[in-house]
Amino acid sequence: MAPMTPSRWETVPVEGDSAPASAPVRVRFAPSPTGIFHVGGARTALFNWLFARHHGGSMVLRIEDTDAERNQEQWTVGIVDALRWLGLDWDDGPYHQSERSHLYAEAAEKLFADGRAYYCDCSREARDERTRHIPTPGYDGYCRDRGLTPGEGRALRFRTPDEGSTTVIDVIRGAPVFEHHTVEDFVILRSNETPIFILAVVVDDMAMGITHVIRGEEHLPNTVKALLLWGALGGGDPPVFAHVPVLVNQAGKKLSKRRDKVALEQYREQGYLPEAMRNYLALLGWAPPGGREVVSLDEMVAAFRLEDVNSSPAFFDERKLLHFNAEYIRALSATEFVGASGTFLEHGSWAPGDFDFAAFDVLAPLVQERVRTLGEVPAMVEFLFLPEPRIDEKAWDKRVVRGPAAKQILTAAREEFASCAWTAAALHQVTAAVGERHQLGLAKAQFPVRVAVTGRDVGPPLFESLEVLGREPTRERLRRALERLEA
RNA sequence: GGCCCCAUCGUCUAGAGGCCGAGGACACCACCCUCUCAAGGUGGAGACACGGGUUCGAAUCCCGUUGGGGCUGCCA
Repeated sequence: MAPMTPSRWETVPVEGDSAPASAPVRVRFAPSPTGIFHVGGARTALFNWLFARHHGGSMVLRIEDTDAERNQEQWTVGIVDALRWLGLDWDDGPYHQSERSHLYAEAAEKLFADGRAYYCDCSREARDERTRHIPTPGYDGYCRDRGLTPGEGRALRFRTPDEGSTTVIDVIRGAPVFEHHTVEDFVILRSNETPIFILAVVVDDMAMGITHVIRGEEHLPNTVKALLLWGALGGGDPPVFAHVPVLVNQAGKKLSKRRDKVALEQYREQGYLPEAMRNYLALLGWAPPGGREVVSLDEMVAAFRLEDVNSSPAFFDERKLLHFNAEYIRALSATEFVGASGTFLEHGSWAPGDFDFAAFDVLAPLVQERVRTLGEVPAMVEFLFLPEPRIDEKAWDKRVVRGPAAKQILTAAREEFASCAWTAAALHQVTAAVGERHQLGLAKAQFPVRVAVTGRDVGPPLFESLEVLGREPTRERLRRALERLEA
């Protein structure tokens, strides 16, 4: 079958052995709780969600925890938390495959009874030994006709056809064909009687009426096995597949929990906004029409089409994410920004009781347009709440020790600041005047004051900062800076 | 090794045979604005992997090559 064209997809019932297009869309997000929830999983969840919402369909959340040894409850909690954080809800579930064992056992029994599966007691070593010199590796079918019955140390294998081929109908990839002779007799039940995920997935997708399977590209080779099982179990029309491209690191390798920074939780803790993450994730393999990249959830839902998803791997670029985050932070209302900063302010370097909400409130809008993550907020305002500013030695050396007329400016500013009006405008004017006396523009003249008072040479606008800090604290810091200069 | 997938600026992408001497975004560079830093504005550099076909015409279709990736578990 030829790849589906968009027009056919939109208007004509899907033909052949695929689910009828008239059936309401029903997708599932089926993560495995074997570790931290990462950006790749989040992107898959997003695409499922967008597709379901676009078509007014439903999404099932299914936890694929058939491997008891690798699954932990904490990871499931992490998945659910992360989805909620991203604002992705589901209509059904979460189901746990670990609680549905009887369904898989039933299916396995049927396959065995029908002669479609057989028990095998080959060890990995024995099988490797036999197949070492065979060009096409995989299980060699040694136990196919040994007539083994269930028992200790015996796994159940599905007997794959020797002839023919299976075509996977994939909205993103067209119609890859897999020759059956290249598909080994794969295990569907472990010797401890628990199912392998391929069996569980097929049984569940069937039982849950899944119409579209949207998952990572790494599952494409498994799909032929799933389709074979689907047929053997008499499942009728299989779902339509969409294998989304993998997310890769700088080296072009699939994102790995071990070597790459992929934990959603980590981004959250650094002060990334869920809206920014969601928007950025949507752009990995998909692009909204019209060339606009910063788009609302509603716009994404309206525009999302599975067949527009790219087929090539996408690099997860943290720098672009950072840019999106900054945009989303700036788009917050002042109140929202203050609220969102809350938890990050709790981890400031100041003493717990020294935080002044009113002071932060005044400076917040100026900080808002200067940070790229909420995690950067505390460092921008800590000078307000610390008894003494934390001095950045590099800035001190460059702008005070070696800065032009620094000592004179600090001295004069301290004097002028004693009596001038304590408003940003007045401080601005006074500082400019002091600079002029030394043939310095305000850009240069403000540096010694900025470093003396805030400890750094970058930060929110200086005069607003001084106004909030107050006259005496400011003058005291200027005095200490002069002292420090002498020392 | 085998099977499968993929291939447009450094990165994410637009691109459905003529609208493409390839557009946007991030990053980068320069200038402007500016109390620092950001933001914003203007400009710049930067890509159709290669080779064959098909066609009046190919980034777009076909084949091959090369390169990259995924899978190849009694993991998912």
